[in-house]
Order: sequence, then C-alpha cells, then structure tokens
Amino acid sequence: MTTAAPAKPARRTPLARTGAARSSAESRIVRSIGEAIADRRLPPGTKLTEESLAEAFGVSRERVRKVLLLLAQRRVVTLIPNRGAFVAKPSPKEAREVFEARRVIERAIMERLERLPRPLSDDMLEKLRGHGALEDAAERAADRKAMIRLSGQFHLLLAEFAGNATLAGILTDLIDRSSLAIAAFERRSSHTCSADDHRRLIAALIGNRPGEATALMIEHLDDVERQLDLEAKTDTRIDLKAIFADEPEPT
Amino acid sequence: MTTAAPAKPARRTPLARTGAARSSAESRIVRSIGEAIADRRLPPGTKLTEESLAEAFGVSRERVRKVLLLLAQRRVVTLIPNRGAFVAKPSPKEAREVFEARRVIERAIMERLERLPRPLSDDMLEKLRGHGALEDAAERAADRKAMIRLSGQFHLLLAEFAGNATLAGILTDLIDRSSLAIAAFERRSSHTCSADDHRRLIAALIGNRPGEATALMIEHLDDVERQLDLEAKTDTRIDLKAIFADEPEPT
DNA sequence: GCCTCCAGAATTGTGCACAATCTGCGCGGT
DNA sequence: ACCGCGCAGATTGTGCACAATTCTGGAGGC
Repeated sequence: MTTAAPAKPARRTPLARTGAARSSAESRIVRSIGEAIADRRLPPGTKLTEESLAEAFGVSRERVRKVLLLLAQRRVVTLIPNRGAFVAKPSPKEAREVFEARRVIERAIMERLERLPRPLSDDMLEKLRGHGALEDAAERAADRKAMIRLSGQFHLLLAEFAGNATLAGILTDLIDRSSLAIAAFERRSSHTCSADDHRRLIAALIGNRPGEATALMIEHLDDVERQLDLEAKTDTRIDLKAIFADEPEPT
Repeated sequence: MTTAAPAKPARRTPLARTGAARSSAESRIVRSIGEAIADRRLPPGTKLTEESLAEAFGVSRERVRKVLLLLAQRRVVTLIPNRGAFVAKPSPKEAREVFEARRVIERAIMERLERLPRPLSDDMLEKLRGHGALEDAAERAADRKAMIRLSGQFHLLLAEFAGNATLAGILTDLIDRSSLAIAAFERRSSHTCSADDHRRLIAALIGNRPGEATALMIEHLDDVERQLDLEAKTDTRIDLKAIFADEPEPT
C-alpha cells in the first residue's frame, strides 16, 4: 500500500516445507479467502489478482493459482480466461437455485434429525447449546462478522449430526454461495438476524414435536431468501446489451 | 503401446492455441477420464500417472495436473501427496452416503416434475421418448458401456427438466460417484439393468398419477444400491487390523 | 470534442528445469 | 536367513523465465 516496490517477490519462509504441510497451507488459504468473501470483506465482483494474494499470504503465485482453481470449482470465484479471478457475483436465478437446493438438502437433514432416538445424545445437546450461546454473544456484541460465520456453522453442525458427510460437504458449498448471494442482493433495510430463528430451531429439535423443526428450517431459509432483493436487475452492462439487442445496425 | 520411447515428449498441435480453446480442451479431458471411470475402463484404485495421461491426450503434464485437481475436487480421483492420483475407491460408508444424497435430491426433482403443468411440453416428451429409445437400443445390443452412460444421462435429463441447474450440477457429481461405487461394489451375479425402471419412470411421469413417479424413483435408487455388496470388507489391510485389534501382545 | 489506434505496462498462461519424495532392490552386517 | 541401510530410477512438486493477452493512457486524426 505504502511503497510500490514490485522488485521484492515476497520470499516465503526460508525452509520451504513440502509434503503434507503444504496441503494444509493451501486449505488454510482457501478457508481464509472463503471467510473473507462470506463476511464481505471481499464483495462480489472484486478482482483477485494472483500477485497480490501471493504477497498477502506469503506464498508463490502458483499456489494462489491452485487455490483459485479450487474456489472456482466451488463457484465462489469466477475465472475468466486471460482476465483473472473475481469474487463470484451470482445472478438472481442462481441465488434462487442455491436457496432451493438448500431447502431440499436441509429439509432432508432435519427429517433425519427428527428421526433420531430421544433424548438426543449429550454431545449433541452440549454442542447445540454451546453454539446457541456463541450466537447470542455475537448478537449482543453486534459482531456482524462473527454472526455470519456462526450462522453458517450452525447449519453445518446440524448437517454433521445427520451423519452424512457427503450431504454435509455439498451443503458447505451451498452455504458459501448463500453468503455470496446475500452479499450481492441484501436489501439496505432491515435484516432481523437469524440467531432468533436458530434458537427456536434448537428448541424444536430438543423438544421433538414431529415436523416442527423441519418446518422451522424451511421457514427460516425462506425468510433469509425473502430478505434479498432478487429482482432481475443484475447488471447495467447486461441491461444495455439486452435493450439494444435487436436494434438495427446503422451501417 | 508398441515402442517405449520416452524421449519424445508428445508434442501437442504445432499452433498451441491459447485462451478459450484451452478451457474446452480441459473439460474434454475431464469428461473423457470421467467416462472412462464410469464405464470401468479405469477401475477404482487405478494409478493415474501424470506422464501417461499427458501422452495419451497429447497435452503437457501441467494440463493433466490441473485436470486431476478438478477430478479430485469432485471426489472421482484421490490425490495422495507425493504419491500421485488414483481412481477413487469409495468406502461402503461413502457409497451409502452418495446414494442417500441422490435419494434426497432426486426425490425433490421428481416432486418438482410431478408438479409441472400437464400435458408436458412437446420438447420434454420428445427428449424422454428419444432417450428411452436409445436405452432400449443399447439394451438390445447388450452394449454395457452405452447403457451405463445413458443411465446416468437419463437422471441428468430429469434434473434439467426440473429447471434448477445448481441441483443438476450437484447431481452430476453424485452420479459419477455412483458409477464409482457400482464399479467398486457390484456383485458378480445378476444386475437386471435399469432400462426397465427408466421405462416405467417415463410412463409414470407422462401419466401423472400423483406421487407415482417419485415413488418409482426412490425404489429405483434403492434397487441399484441393494444390488451392491456393501458389507464392510473394504480392504484386506483394514480387516487384518480389525481382526488383531485386541489381541494381546505376545511380547 | 470525441473517437480510434497504438505502444508500454501489468497480468495471466505455460513450458521447463530442477528439487523433493517415494519405490524397489541389492548389499552387508548380525 | 533376516533385517536394516542406502542407493538408483521413477514420479510428483515447485519456482522461474518467458510467451500471450489484456488493460491503460495518450497521441493523432476527423
């Protein structure tokens, strides 16, 4: 930021550890960028220059390139050939699809959780309550970043309880993309934060009135989606293109 | 195959086109390997040496490396650091999870299809019937490879009709992983091929008796899973470990 | 004043050389 | 005879240099 010295290639730690240590460093970077996108330090459309990221994380450009490829596969960043990587900017259609996919998967998860033998295991109860406390704390502190992260983790926690790591993995991606959709389409106004919904969900799960937790989850997801402004005004550029699409050419 | 001349690095086409043409070449390779895995020309556990693949496809090793990274992300190949890439060998647990995930997603897809206004669009009817004919033909010709490919495409076709590209994309991965699971766990015996199930599904969809198509789909997926031998004898190594786990040490 | 075009800068893409690691095998010691 | 040790050979991992492309700013013409 201060000096514009491009000659220093940001040498990484002297002992360049290789092997397993590297892979964890990569997933660390993936997670780090993922979180930054989720809590909007990196808004949709942001250009992600390889060199800058390499410098920021103290790794080589190739490593960053690999990470970007992974993130692109998860639809969190968009890779445009010869143009670079950008934080993905979902279309309203895609946003709706993501929420629909979440409803499909999370309904199934809730149905499985409701089918679990009662009472729920102590481990589960403890984790649920612990997480609830964390969300409450974040809400009281008005720590928006923490709230966003915890909200995602809550849904993931439920997925893990359902005991299907494959579904949980799919949901992980969908949650990241939800964050992106929220960042792109959130209305200026309102946003009754979802900690309250989560509280009710936890209570319903523990209480086990058949169908209640599932219904609450669907309603919760609907609520979040409804708080978005998904009218189809994606981009000025695209609008112009559409408007002048069938203008006759003035030779 | 005939000569073992390793000195020739399999030069790619003289004019190394760059840009958009490259990305399509990559997805071509991904698809090609994916299909080879699906129809068992590449059984689970097969070592995928970068150099061999590069030679086979006439591209550089780096390109192959990128493709393998993508396939690994989709859990179709397993990447072991410093050891290389292998065709993934799902555990019985993972196989079950994949089929459960498919039931979750494909049930939702069928419910949406059943909710479609009737009669179905000509386009849909034509594609359904056309696909049915293809499957019949493959069955009559006993073309196992074609049957496997068409079977996957059938499920994907339904997903596309449901109009949610995100769900369809998720299902694409799950179908590939199903193929892997089938390759890994199929019983020697039987295998009443699923073309018949698909025929009935098409009929139920067109007929539109509420819930029938959805029920058939669930049953179909259950059938396919039941035809697998998912008893937990994943690996000899692990069996030994389990068997001798609580043997007293003979010092 | 505005548009077009072009050179230089910045950024991404790719081949290559070499380093790091794993595997298989032979050799010597006990 | 058996076990560890270590040395090739093969394979993967990574930094780097350079090629290709896009972007930017400004000069020149209309």
